Amino acid sequence: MATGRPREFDLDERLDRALEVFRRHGYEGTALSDLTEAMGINKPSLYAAYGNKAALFSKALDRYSAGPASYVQEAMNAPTARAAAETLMRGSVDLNTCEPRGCLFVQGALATGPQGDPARAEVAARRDAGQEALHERFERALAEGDLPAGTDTEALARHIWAVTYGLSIQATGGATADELHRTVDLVLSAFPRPDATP
Amino acid sequence: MATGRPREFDLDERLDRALEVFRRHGYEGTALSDLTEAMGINKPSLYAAYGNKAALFSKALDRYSAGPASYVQEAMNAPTARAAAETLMRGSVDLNTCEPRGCLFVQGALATGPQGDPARAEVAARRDAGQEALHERFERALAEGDLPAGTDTEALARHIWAVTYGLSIQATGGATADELHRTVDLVLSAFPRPDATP
DNA sequence: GGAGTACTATACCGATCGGTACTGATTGCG
DNA sequence: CGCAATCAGTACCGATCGGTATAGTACTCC
Repeated sequence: MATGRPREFDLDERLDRALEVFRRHGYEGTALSDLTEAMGINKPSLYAAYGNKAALFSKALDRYSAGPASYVQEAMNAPTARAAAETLMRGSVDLNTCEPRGCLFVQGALATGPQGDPARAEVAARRDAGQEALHERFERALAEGDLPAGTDTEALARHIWAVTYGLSIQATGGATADELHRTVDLVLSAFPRPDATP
Repeated sequence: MATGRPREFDLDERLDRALEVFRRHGYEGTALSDLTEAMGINKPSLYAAYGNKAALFSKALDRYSAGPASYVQEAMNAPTARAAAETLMRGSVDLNTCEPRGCLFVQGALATGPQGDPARAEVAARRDAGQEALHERFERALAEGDLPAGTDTEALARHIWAVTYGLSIQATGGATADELHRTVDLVLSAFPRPDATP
């Protein structure tokens, strides 16, 4: 089995460029020609290297999770429930108030036509996974006494994520990092505190 | 000036059908053929009656504001800041957990390609207007002693709207009304209470 | 009832969509 | 050096996009 001519570009580096385009215009708003232009490769190279548009989007989501959005995983490993919530929200603000603005998990494919369905399903599944991960993190905190007994951890996780999504939407609308951090301050000031006496 | 043959359909009733399609698939995800099929009219009739796709979307936004999303205005007229926040969030949950799910102001056109730019700008402007309206409502509440002195009303308005947006996104992902209302409970339990003593 | 108007419906417009053959150059391996 | 495989580039595919011209029909007014 001969090896043949090697690829002349770096897969991940070009994937980063695709990621930026997807973040700016969403899955449906991005044309193949936008991608090939930004990535500096031709369509056949794109198909050979990544599959098709949907597969490229999926790979971009992976890269996004591991790179710009790695604060999500970081949050799950934070020492306290409060720190997890703060890491998540601050990370979202910092990420989404720089160009390209907006969270790929939210605006990548929120409502689509039929041909955007796979992309939409995929981002929805990833949002669900994030919700579940935070829920479990809060459940652990509850068991550790890091959250007051009786806390509705599912509703709390949903709240934190709802704020995180909402902040990213506001960021795309032009809100500044300072404005959004003040909102995070407000949310954190109301975050349930562990029971004083065990 | 002769009147000519009258229109055979009701403008607003067909606009409601267009609104439903836009809510399901967003501006870019909706094709003209989807619209004409759902509305039961032909393309030339659509153009004569509403202008073009962007104008139809704009009219659908108006109708959405005045109809399904009228709870937003209702919230601004609520007697207290807390009631305003509750009306907004509960209204969002109730609206977005029924088919078609999702808020048109959010998922109608969040990230788009070039030809979706006008629609995107329009929903962004309407979100901004909502933010400003709630901010002013909270400012009034502050002046009336309905919110504690020193409250960051802008951050509070941003928080409530962020939650509202986030809830609509979670609703499109399949969250139930009950789950989301529990989240609203949580947010309301942390809502600032008026100073006990004036 | 005739004139004029605005309707409906079909067919069509150029442009662009996602995706693919085809071509010729370039590389690694035997 | 020759073989085989993959590369980059162009041209092209059918389908669909938003939008419109054309044609035929149903209505109101005088």
